[in-house]
Amino acid sequence: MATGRTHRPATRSRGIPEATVARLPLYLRALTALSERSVPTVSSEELAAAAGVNSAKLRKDFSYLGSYGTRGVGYDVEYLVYQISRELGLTQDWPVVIVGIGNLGAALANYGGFASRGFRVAALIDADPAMAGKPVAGIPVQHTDDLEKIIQDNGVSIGVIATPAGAAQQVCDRLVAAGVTSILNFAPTVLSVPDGVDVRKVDLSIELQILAFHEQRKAGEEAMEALPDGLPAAAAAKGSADQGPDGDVPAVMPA
Amino acid sequence: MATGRTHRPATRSRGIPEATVARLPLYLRALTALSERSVPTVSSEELAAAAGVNSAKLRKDFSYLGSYGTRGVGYDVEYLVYQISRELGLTQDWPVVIVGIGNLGAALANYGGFASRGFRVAALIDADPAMAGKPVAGIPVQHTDDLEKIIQDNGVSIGVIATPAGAAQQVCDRLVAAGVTSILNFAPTVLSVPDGVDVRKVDLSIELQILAFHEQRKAGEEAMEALPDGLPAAAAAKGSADQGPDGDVPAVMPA
DNA sequence: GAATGTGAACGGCTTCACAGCC
DNA sequence: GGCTGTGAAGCCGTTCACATTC
Repeated sequence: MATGRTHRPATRSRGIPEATVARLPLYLRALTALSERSVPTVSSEELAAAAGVNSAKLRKDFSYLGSYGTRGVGYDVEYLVYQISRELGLTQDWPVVIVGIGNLGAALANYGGFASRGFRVAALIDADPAMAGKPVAGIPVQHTDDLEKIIQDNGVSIGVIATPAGAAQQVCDRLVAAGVTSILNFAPTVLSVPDGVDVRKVDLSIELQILAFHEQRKAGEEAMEALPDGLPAAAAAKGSADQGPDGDVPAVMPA
Repeated sequence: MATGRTHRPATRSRGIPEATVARLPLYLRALTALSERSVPTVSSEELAAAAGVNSAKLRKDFSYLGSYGTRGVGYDVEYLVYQISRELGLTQDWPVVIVGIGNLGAALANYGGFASRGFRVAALIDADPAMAGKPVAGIPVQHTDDLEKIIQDNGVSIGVIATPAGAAQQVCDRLVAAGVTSILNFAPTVLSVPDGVDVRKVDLSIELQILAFHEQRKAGEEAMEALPDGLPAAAAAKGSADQGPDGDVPAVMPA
């Protein structure tokens, strides 16, 4: 298979479902912990528990990567760590810029998990001239004016936007124009980007609102339990909630 | 899933899909912006564009809430704002505690969008005695020892965990024991909670890893385009990426 | 015997397309 | 004519259950 007709035959067997991709980092984290404890192999059952998913899902996920397990035994921890890292593209170094060094931007710059897995904070950028030159997390903040040069000089393809909502789209446009093709957006706005650019968003207030919805629903149920009538649904009914032992996935939005 | 009885007959017509719930805050934000500009009505097309989804999805979503639109006209902005707010439980006040006042916790405490919609930071809690009493975002930090009392005195049902990974589960257990039933987790760990407790997680490094995966895939495609052979798939092929004009949803995990 | 890998069934969400209403 | 509301179709992801392999 060579030609690029209908889809992408691509390098390997290709076509890992997005939902699976979103769980790979979870598996990787659990595997890394096992690796540090020098555990040689895990069963799908054990690993699934550690990652907070069910074992059938995990096995299905891994089956998209290939047959990396041994029947009757389980998975080799080190080998899987390597395979998943490779699949996620973490065997290479990804320079990242953070734009908007307010409270959040500074927190992100200081975030250890950042550097840990193939990501490197290549630059911090802020629009406030007073910030310029000041070191945050040991990295001097640079002014927005130099954004394009910074992106190009460092070969940055992943940008993090931590600016106020009002500035986000403009920053996004400049990042994209300068060559960034993946954006992690913390600003509470919908970003428009051309085809081929991925945007993922992290939105605190949306998360809280979703929790509030469920919280309200729970309160409603308790109120119903207080009403004693026909069928008793009380007590055990409390559980339900919603979920599914998964670890779903946020968004990838296009233009 | 659904653990309870068959389902919940519940207060109203009930049964709003989780995917829809996750988008309501998006619609609400877009509507609020329109409201501030005193726009009286919107069509599904316009609102969908502002929220970054497609109009069919938006109409379907709204149909779960009821028939709030007018055919041939559109939706009344103010009315929709109210209905969605009510549905999300934002017409009431939700006291929230933030545990772990490091860089991230402080950023969250300072985050304006927090207070804006029905959420109120009732308390900041940290394990470091040196932090106790210090004001962050105008709120004095309290020590972890008093966690239970703080939760109960303030009637808190939503907790935000911004501690290091190692402390998260322990904090979570204490929050839950004290009566918290919704948790927003920023620590990079899988939390175990009893049935009836909702957990949503925000994980920076997972988001980056997902972006890296797609980024790598793009690089692979470019390499293939470089190989000139039979059928030209180059140029326009760049687009594709993945997505769907949505705004998907993170996770809700159970025990 | 033990645990993986996977076809098949299932369920939920999205998209389509159009009937119904202003 | 314009736009909402929604059945029906299609797609994707999850779960089941078992054949396969060690």
